[in-house]
Amino acid sequence: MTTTSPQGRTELLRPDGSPVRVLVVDDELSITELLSMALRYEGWQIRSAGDGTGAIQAAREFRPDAVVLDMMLPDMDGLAVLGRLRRELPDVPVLFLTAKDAVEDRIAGLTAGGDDYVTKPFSLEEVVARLRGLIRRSGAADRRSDSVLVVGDLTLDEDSHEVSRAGESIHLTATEFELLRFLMRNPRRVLSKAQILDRVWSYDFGGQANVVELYISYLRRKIDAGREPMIHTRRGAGYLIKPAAS
Amino acid sequence: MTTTSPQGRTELLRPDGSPVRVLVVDDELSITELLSMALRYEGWQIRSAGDGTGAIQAAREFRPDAVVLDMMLPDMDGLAVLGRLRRELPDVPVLFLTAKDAVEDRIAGLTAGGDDYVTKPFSLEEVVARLRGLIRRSGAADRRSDSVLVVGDLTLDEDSHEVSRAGESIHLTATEFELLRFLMRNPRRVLSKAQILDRVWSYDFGGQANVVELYISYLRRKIDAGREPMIHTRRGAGYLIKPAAS
DNA sequence: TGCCGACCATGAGGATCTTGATGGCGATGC
DNA sequence: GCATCGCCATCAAGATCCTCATGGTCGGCA
Repeated sequence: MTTTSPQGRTELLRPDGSPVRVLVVDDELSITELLSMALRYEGWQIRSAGDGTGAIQAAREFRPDAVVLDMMLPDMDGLAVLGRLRRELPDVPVLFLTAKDAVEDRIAGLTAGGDDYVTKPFSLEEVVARLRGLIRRSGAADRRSDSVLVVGDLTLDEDSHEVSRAGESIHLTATEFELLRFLMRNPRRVLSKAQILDRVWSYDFGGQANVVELYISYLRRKIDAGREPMIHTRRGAGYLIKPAAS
Repeated sequence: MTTTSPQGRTELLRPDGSPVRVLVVDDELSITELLSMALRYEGWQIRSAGDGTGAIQAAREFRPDAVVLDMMLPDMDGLAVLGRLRRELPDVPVLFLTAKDAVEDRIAGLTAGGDDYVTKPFSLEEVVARLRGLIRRSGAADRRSDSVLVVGDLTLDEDSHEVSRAGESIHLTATEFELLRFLMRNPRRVLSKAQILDRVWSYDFGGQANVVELYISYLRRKIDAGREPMIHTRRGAGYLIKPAAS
């Protein structure tokens, strides 16, 4: 089932109408705080834990619909935590967090069961999108919530990463795709550059703030080229996307 | 829920009809005074605190629906205050105050949870508008309170920053937009140049008083051009906006 | 008629946005 | 390994837009 949240965004709900529950496990407080904040904003109910022991306990009590699990925990090996989580929650999808360098090979195979992973440092849009995908596919949320965003004659498929305008397929790079997804999930609303930076770029991004402007210009080139523009600048405020018609 | 106050303005209320509660945290007394006055005028209930410790305590007792938080406090780091606030009030939106130069980089992640920020020196209209947005989106106030102001055939959308008269879209600059918003939030009421200056321009504005006249003339050119005028001068008193019909 | 307040034209200066050019980095294929 | 390619971020220049001060004109009112 989908509904419209106070934020005016489409959110996932369980079949019985109650909010989706997500357990976040990481030993860095700043990470759990950041994720909790962002995921709560999606309308989900969040519980967090700082180590493996806490995670198992929280899983037992909280019965989450999905788990975000850092593979590097102080007290237990990530795989051990996973095993015991699985005993508690056999069918719950897990989104793994791993350090970029700390190898992807140990993850290999883990995602076979329909799980997924992202590497640190991640962007919030990425984590949210993957979690939505996991929850949708796990059946914890109603299937009718589909993965296609539509604004005017512009469509974006979060599953296949396909974008098209007026039927014409458009190829986007990864960053362009995430930026467009964020815009399209907040149509007709002005988004400040700070907001965009916080959601689309990874949390440790230290670069120039004008990357946002740059990628907006890339998007315009691909999406608005020679057409009625859909991406608009609000000087001193931010950017927004809306159907070309109005 | 929205209702109309004795002043003839539309104000936010909680679902149970009681006034919205806002906690203001800043160590400069002049700022908390200024904000408290302006926010009380919105019909909100205000509590203020001068440091982090006081903020936490006030949060516990006062249970606000939103918090205005200066990032520079004498006793605690802004982020530390934020963390402890979140523990007390997990879902309450926060509006951060930051120094203009004190960088946008420490803002990283702060707007991720649907929070927002303004830089000092701010204008009261801006703070009020952002707070209204935060409260509306957080769901603390009734859903029906939407973001569109209407006076006669003139409409202004606070989310998309769109303005139109008689269906025709009008492009305004940031300052023009804030001025019109202030006028439209006080229809049929004479607003003195001093009031307008205090509200729409930032509190440390030192320029000539005739900026107000100037921007009124800009607005007239865009809004009243070739139409029945909606913006009227009351000589020696100020300006007011009202539907063209009456 | 003279005064004062309101309105408007102009332009300087600054802030913001856009775009092209450039180089690093990782992924891919040989 | 090595070369190549695409993606991403930085830099810098240019264009545009916004803000505000100056000074002039207009109109109402005593």
